[in-house]
Amino acid sequence: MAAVMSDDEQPGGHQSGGSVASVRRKQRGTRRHMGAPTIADVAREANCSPMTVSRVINSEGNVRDATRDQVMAAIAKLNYSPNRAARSLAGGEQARIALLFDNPSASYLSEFLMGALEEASRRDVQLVVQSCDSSTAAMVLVRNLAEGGIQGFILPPPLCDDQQVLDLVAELDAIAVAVGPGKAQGSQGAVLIDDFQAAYDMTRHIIGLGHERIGFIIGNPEQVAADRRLNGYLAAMKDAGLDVNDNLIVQGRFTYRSGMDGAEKLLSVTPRPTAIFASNDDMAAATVAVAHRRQLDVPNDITVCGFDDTDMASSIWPELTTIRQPIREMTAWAVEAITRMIRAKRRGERSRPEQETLPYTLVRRESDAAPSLTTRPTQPRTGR
Amino acid sequence: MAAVMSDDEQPGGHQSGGSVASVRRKQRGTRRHMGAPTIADVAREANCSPMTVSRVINSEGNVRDATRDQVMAAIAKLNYSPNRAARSLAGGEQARIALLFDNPSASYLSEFLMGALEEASRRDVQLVVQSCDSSTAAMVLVRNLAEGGIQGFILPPPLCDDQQVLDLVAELDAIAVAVGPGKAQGSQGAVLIDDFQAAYDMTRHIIGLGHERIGFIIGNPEQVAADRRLNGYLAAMKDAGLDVNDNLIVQGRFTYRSGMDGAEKLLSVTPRPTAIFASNDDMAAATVAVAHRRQLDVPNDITVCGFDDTDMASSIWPELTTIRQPIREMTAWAVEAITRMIRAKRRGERSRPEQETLPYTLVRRESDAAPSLTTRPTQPRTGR
DNA sequence: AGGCGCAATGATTGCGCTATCATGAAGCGC
DNA sequence: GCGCTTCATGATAGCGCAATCATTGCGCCT
Repeated sequence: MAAVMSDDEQPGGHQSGGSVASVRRKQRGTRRHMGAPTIADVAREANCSPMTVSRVINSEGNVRDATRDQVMAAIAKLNYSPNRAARSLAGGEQARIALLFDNPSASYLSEFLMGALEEASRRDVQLVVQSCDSSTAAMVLVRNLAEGGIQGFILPPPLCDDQQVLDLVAELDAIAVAVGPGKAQGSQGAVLIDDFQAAYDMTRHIIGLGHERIGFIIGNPEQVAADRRLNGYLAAMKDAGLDVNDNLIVQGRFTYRSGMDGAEKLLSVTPRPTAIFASNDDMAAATVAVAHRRQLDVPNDITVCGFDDTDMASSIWPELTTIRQPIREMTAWAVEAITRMIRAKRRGERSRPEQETLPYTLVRRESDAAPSLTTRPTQPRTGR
Repeated sequence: MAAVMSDDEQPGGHQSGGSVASVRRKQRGTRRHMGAPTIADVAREANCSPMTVSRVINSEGNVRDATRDQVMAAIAKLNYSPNRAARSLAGGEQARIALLFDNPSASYLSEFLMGALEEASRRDVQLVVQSCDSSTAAMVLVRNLAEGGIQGFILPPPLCDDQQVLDLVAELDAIAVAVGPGKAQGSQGAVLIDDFQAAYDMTRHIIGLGHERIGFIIGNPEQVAADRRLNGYLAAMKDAGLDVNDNLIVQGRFTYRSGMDGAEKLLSVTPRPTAIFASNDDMAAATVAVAHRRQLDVPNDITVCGFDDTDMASSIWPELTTIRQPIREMTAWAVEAITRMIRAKRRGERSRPEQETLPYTLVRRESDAAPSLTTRPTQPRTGR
């Protein structure tokens, strides 16, 4: 280390003085403020060239994992963040991408935005956030934006399941990345979780608690993910050898209000289900509310589980057992991927779209429990 | 003219090839797009050095009128406009500010970020967004960031009410702007809404509906804003000539859970309050839940109002009547103010901190109504 | 073994602009 | 007229980063 330092100690060189941050740019001599850490500082810290750091930052390929990690560590240590001005100066142009949303669940949205905005600012891409309330509105918007120089679109559900929109984006020679689509289309980028498996796992979890009559509230039929969750539920029920009672499956639309309606229906069924699995947290929260209104304790009288782990899940009481989608990471990934694709495209490369499946986790909180004896099926459970 | 051209025609110089714009950068060889005209183009056209052009652009002194006119003409002719990125790069201008947050409410945050990021990109300042989960973590972060060259901090609640953090920022010779602090400290910038007046207005609104027994749930005592809201409530009650019953004021902590506890207490008071005003939306939502559990209809049996207009307010049912804080505008203002202050400081000016109060609005939704006859005070209301 | 091909990394250059200093040309008092 | 200060201008050197190309090292094929 010391050797390295003394090696480039000649004045007039490109280096700074010491290895400690506070000594940085000790006497840069000629010019200006000793300000933020630069890419060179990171490079020194990570023991590589600035160019390699740049590659890491821009998530280009051809960097060994070990190197990448070192660089990442250095970045974290120095609290480095790239200088926007220099970047757009050197790079030619700033990437501009739009984030369209048409999503009823506000809490989902906020997570979503967080991930995107944070990553966007980190990567110095310009993010245009636009809400649009219908598929046709989306069409107009996409066209306008693309003509206004937007090179890529990030599409959350349900937009990402809208073939029309997708086609239009492709036609306009822009790039689309879907976040959490029901199904990865071949033609565009996508980040998703395995909705089927997650719903399967959650259902197994509930079954494992001892429940047999498990209600399910389906999500918005326009979103393919809703189907997959339903299928996961069905498969788990089937695998456990449990009856799937059609009365215990009701349609919702991912909104709180629709969750209330669904829960009302489910809780009116006799015998009452001992657990309800809602396709998202908003509906689960609504279910808790309805249960409470009916003087049912959650989880002692009824187990309620959600999906998504939006912040509503942990801001109500009891806090929801739910599936945590790493929404933030997903959006961040989307931003990263889309900028990478835009850059690649600018360089004339023809990269086919990237896709990624991120891991979910089942977050166990306070809204689930074994069924109470009184509400238990008359016939004692036998299986597993 | 020709002489000038040939003068700097040696290779390795700084110049480009021809004098005509279309020939610009004829064979700069190595790099990139022939884009907009540069300062060098203007200089050539105006027959002077780039430096002089720069001076004209920045309206510095010491340029002869004749020269200035020539440059102006050249600028007009070429339709030149300076490149912002290059400018801030060279000028070392770029202000760097950090946005720390430690806020449980994701919806608040996304609004917050949106405002900040948008304004930051508009003003070409660099924003570093950092989450920190405790006051001590904040201390470390602030120190690191400041040493990393961050000149200013934007602090949302509750960080902005943390005197330790504030002191540290001051000590590190950085600038802090608080967004929505309870109270503007003399020593730093701040944007806020008039919490007192807003709570006052909301209380008046409820009173105007015909309520007299109005419960109040106080917020987190660590946030000064909580006090001011309480005071607004008290003042409005007093001005309306209504009794303030101590039983109808309970302590909360801005969390859903604390809202439930508060609501339980309030709804156990006899005679029961006909309205509850919670200091934020989370607690209001909890109040709605508790009311429902007690078979009380909102708003017909009881009015519930919140504060903040976070997205929980509109994602539960019934949607909450609440006070909307213009969070986005507030953050945008914060970014603007902080850059102004940083610039001033860089020039050695000692401007005292700026403060601004932005207007809030009372958003009326579905959780308020006139008190029903059965729960009305026995004695008919008389006053206004 | 020799050489080919490719992946990983480094060196160099320049994006467009301004800070800094150098230079030349006036002005000015004695 | 000589040194001196002013003003007007130019030359030079980066700002922090990424494009480009050069170099290194490594596996693999013949």
